[in-house]
Amino acid sequence: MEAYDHKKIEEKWQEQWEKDQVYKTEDTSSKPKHYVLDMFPYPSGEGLHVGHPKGYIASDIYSRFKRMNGFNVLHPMGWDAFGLPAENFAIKNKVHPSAAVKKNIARFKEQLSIIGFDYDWSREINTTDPAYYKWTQWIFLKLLEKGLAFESHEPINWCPSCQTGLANEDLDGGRCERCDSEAEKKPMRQWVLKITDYADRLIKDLDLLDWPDSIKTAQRNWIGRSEGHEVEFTLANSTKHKAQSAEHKSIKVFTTRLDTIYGATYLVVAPENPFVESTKHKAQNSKEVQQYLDDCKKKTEIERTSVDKEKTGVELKGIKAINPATGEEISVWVADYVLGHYGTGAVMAVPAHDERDHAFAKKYGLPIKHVVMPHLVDYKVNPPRVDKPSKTRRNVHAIVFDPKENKYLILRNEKQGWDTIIIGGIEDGEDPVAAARREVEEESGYTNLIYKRTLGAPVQASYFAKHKDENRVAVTTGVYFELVGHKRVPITDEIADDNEVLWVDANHFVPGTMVNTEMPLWIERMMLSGDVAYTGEGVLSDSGEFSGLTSAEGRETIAKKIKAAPKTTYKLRDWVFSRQRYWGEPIPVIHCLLCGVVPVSEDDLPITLPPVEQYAPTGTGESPLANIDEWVNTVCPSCGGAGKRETNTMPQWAGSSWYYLRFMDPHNDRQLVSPQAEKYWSPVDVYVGGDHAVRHLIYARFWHKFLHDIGVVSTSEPFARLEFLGFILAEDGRKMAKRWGNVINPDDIVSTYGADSLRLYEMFMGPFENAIAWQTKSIIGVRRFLERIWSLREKVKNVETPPEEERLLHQTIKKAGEDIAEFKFNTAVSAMMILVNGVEKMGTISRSTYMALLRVLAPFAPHMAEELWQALGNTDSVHRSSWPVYDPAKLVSDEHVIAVQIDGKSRDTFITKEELDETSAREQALARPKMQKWLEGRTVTKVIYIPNKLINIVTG
RNA sequence: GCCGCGGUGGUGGAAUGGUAGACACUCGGGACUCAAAAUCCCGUGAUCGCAAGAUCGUGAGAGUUCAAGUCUCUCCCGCGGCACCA
Repeated sequence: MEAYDHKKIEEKWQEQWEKDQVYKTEDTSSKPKHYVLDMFPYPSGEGLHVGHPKGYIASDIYSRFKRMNGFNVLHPMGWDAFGLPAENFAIKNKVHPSAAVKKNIARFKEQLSIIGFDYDWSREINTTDPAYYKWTQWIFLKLLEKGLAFESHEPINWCPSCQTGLANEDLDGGRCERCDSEAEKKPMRQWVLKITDYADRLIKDLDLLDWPDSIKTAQRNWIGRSEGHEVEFTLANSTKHKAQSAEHKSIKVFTTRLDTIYGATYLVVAPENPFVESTKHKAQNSKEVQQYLDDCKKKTEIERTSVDKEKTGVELKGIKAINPATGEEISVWVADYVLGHYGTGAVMAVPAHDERDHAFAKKYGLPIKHVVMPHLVDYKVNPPRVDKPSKTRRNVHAIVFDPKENKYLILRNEKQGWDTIIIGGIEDGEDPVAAARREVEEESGYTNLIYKRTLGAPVQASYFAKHKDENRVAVTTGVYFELVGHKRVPITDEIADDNEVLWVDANHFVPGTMVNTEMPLWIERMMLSGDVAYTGEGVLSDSGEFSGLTSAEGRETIAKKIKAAPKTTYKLRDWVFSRQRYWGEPIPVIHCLLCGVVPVSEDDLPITLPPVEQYAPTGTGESPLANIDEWVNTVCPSCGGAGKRETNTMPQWAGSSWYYLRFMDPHNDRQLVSPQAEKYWSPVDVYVGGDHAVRHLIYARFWHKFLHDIGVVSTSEPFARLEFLGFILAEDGRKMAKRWGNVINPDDIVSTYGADSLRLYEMFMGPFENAIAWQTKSIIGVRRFLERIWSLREKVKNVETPPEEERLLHQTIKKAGEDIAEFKFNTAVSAMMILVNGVEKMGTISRSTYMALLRVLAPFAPHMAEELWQALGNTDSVHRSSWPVYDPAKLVSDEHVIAVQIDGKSRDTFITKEELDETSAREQALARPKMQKWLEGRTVTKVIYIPNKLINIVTG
């Protein structure tokens, strides 16, 4: 027999398949459709490394599997080629971007073709093709028409190295994601898309999607929805001034914690807030304020927003606001820890319950007022009982420490069976510290105490006080004393009878040992040197009529009283959509002195990118296109006068935000996609790729929803299911990259081991979503597997399939099919290996088993499967054959191995041919010779029998 | 800090609450060979044992269960996302 020559058969079949158009997708079909899409590549100058095809191999296997199961499959490929990477590559290599892109695409296509994918290349698209970007521009015109694209002069992120504005999504920790330069804030004219209008739908519709949780969570985080209230703080004495229209009379803040408003002791306004500009001259310290504003401007965004940086700010002296809940006058500050672009650009500061406000208040000596108590419920030791009355008490807890002995004072109550620190009630008008002293003296007799500190604000605890047979809601203050002398006064007999006075180590204070519910909190507070903000929810205190309510109740009722409107805020920013660069889709608008911004007529699309000599960025904040007078100067479509073209271009992410639609109808020159094609193919059933967890997947969802709103698409979401892949790492565990010198080229692997081995190896490496390091030496495993299948051809016999072989086959068909559907390719491959190992052991394989095996193998190793398939005499392609069907009745063996356990530990097994009931299984198990030893001196108390699987004998 | 996902042999990994380590790689031994490669066969979690076998074992600790890698809680570690977002 001929040896397995992968080169020969792979080239042969790739050619043949193309000739026979095996993978041509039908535009219309009576079959159900299935749209399988890869995140199309950005053809870089470096070519593909072995990591790139991983997703393509998976989608290829999946699409072939679907085709064999009777679906009309759309599995296309194309190129995303506009944008910075291609342009920077072109500048560096001194070639025109269009030439570079052309060359890179050719290289990518060649590299992909030798892997043997089932793409229908007649549907290939390229985002830089005018016939394609005509429709990208068309979508922009529609966005403009609907008011979702607009010009803005707000400061944006500017990359000084790439010399262009960037969207928030293009930053990574305040740095340009492409070149790692620190981004600056630069005010400039730019085009912005109102993605924030879709924020709510972008979050809500995530629920409709079969996507990994991690990606959904990443998107939710990015959109950052939070529900709260807007509250207006009127300025004190603002009515005294003659009303000027430009003058602010109030400051609006956004808060998610309206329940803490009684603790709002000052306001903070962001430096960018227009309020500051209009009010700063009225501050008594206006010079100082101006100085602060100037200082802020000098800070970079990274400096300003780093969490661990000390907060700075300045008071607007003489300006006071009124807390609408308390009616009190509070001071107003300008500080850059408040962000100008989030919420209303101003906050009510609640230093007792917000860490940032707390740090700021500490630094500037501002008042701290506690208005939310932690609420502890004793669920474990003495849980509140629904059938008992409840009493509210004001308590004090005294923690007494003896520094000489390093011990703490506790009381042990034998009768109740508990240990406690000293507890007592606070009498009306009594100071907690005095109350604590009194209680220590009464209950233990110790009098020589020095007061060290109070352990934070009071806390509320609910528990059942069994000695009083009632529930307690105790509001308790913790007081910490140190013992300075062992002098004791007599205590009453009654108290002495109940409690034993003990000194214990700190390790006695672990949860559970002490009866006090508050104990863990006291320990935590003792360990902290200073006080900290309590940011959790709880029970309101010191909040007028609202005291005693829970945080949630408080928010609701306070909102009603002070008329605070509910408000939802998002972290998501609008999409900065213009780039001051050459290599992108021209934004199709014309600026006219008379008419302003005028959209280009749809009939004039595409506005093609003019060929230029100089495409390097100008650095002036203008695109290089601005220098091409003959392109820029045009006629205003509205008035017929002189007009200038918009010279900014679209970002890299524009073309990829809708490309999946174009594959449905790639050559349509009248429509972006025909309604029929869209209806038939939408949505993408499975989308395969990695990386772009947020950016591309949010932009595309946004555009899709917009296109849905204007009736272009019929579905509300573009990608029904997302299979997110883990990248293949280099052998050294790092990312595969040219600069690390650890890149493995797929061409080399295909040449040495064959495309089928490469495909199989990448799928066998591990779970699809795992990032796993490449190991060239491990490919040998799958290569051997393929060679075994190759050799099996000699063992094919025209016989009836033996039952054992049949069982193995049907198990394999079932397992492989289910696993492909779930993208568990590694276990699908191992199922085939198990079958091959099995039939090898038996020595022969029936013709029908072999044919079925080849059909299961076909999606994974299409070339070898085809070669062997046709060698068996089949004349049509294996890829047009159907997926084999398994018979559930043939999955189970007529022999069962029953595991025998004693007390849950496996001790023996036995084989049975018949279905055993519990009694006979028990008989057989107990009759095993090994069992005698295990059962000696024990009595069987219970037997658990899982039919045909396991028997567990439980002994007493 | 918050959110999400993980932690199983030397390695990649497998395991509807039911005999942990499938399937591979590596390594060791053997066959074939003048020899090597390739291929084939046997072995390969740890400890003890000549062996039969026994004990331990899925990051740590507790819990639920006849039975836990799998479920619950606490903690440790790793990865990813977000992060002065009020």
